[in-house]
Amino acid sequence: MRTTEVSRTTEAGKGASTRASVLGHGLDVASELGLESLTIGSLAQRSGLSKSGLYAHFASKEDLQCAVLDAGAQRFVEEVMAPALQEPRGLPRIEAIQRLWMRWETDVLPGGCPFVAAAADYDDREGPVRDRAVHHIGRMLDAVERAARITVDEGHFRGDLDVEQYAFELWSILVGYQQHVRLLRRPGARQRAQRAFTEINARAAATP
Amino acid sequence: MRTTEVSRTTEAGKGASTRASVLGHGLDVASELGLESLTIGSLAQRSGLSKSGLYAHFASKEDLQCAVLDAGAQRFVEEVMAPALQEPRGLPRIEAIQRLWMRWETDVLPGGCPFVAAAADYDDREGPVRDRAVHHIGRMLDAVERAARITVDEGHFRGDLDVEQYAFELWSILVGYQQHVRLLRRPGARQRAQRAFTEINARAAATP
DNA sequence: GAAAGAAACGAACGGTCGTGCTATTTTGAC
DNA sequence: GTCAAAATAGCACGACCGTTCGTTTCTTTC
Repeated sequence: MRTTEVSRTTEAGKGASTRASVLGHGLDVASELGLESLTIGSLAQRSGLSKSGLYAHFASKEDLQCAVLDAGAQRFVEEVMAPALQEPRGLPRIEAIQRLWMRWETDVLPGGCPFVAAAADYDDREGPVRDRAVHHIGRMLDAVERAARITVDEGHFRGDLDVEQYAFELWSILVGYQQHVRLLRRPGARQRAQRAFTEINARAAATP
Repeated sequence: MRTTEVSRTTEAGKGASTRASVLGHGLDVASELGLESLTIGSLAQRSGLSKSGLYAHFASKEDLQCAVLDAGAQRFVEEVMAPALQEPRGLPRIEAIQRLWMRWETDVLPGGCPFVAAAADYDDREGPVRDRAVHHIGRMLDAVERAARITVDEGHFRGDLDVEQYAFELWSILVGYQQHVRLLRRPGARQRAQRAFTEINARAAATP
């Protein structure tokens, strides 16, 4: 306890860094194939570890799945919410969220938003993985509501806007967008989503 | 070849009916857990058959999955599109589609729309199952576009409406609705979706 | 460099997966 | 009732699943 305990850069020694690397690869797999298709063996191979070597970092597969979801939520904050908070309060920030979130669904992870994938997989499965997914998606919606409320305060959105309804519609457009671009591969998907955003923003706008 | 070949009622004798029963149960599983979690063994148990007895009806698991998707599409037509076509052309029919489709997502199959589940599972998987899902979802969107075009013709929607955009937004609301009610279990989900429909209908409406 | 602790490996387990093969039962036409 | 054909069961296979355990290799600290 007397030791200077130098270089506590992030968390600990070797273990934490490989764990982070495993979670990174796990996030890729979860976004491509879904959390349910994330297998220990294939993830170990992808991470350059043995099955047991990887497994030592997690208490169970469920634990691994939850950890991957947490890593996804953290990544979402880094890629979408944190940059959006750099924008000015109000409409610019809302538009940044929409722009960055669309990018998140297509360009950040190789298989799109892992929460959208988890949503379909776990809507009829009970357990901690489902609870974690619900929690994180709820936080995302909360963040949208907060941003919408700020936009009301700034006078860009009208005062009687139902921010929950606005968040519902924004999220719906994003999920629809992901399906159009990833599954259906419709060429105009991006413009469609952009136009839908423009329209819900116009409908929410203050009419001075 | 001289035989009269009587009583070709639907397809054949016993086999076709058990095959249909298997597909019915398969549709339940696909809607609850997704097509990827549909296993031969569990489906056989659920259908009261042995694994091999069930398997004799299908060439491969992929074939089974495609057949389940086809059964789902047929069921969708029966539950949503066919009843909607009974309604008068134009806005009443559009509203019927919206109403029946919401019911489809929650009340018809035990786990919601199997195509929404498949959409997430197969957006990064190649193969015939994916192609089949894309095809059926495309047909659903086509049906919406057709109904919207009729509504334009009837004078209920404005003449310059982008029916593809309208279909995109309608589908997005439905997917968002399914997530809100099945995964997030938000109490007001139904009202949220209903309100969103009212708003895209109002925006599409002719302004006399 | 030695000792202690953390990290990764290799092999094995019971189980289930999809898929063949052969036998047995059930069905339907005469 | 007979008999061929159709439908189903039984069994076995190789592969992979999540998980455990004992051993080995690497890091870290003195």
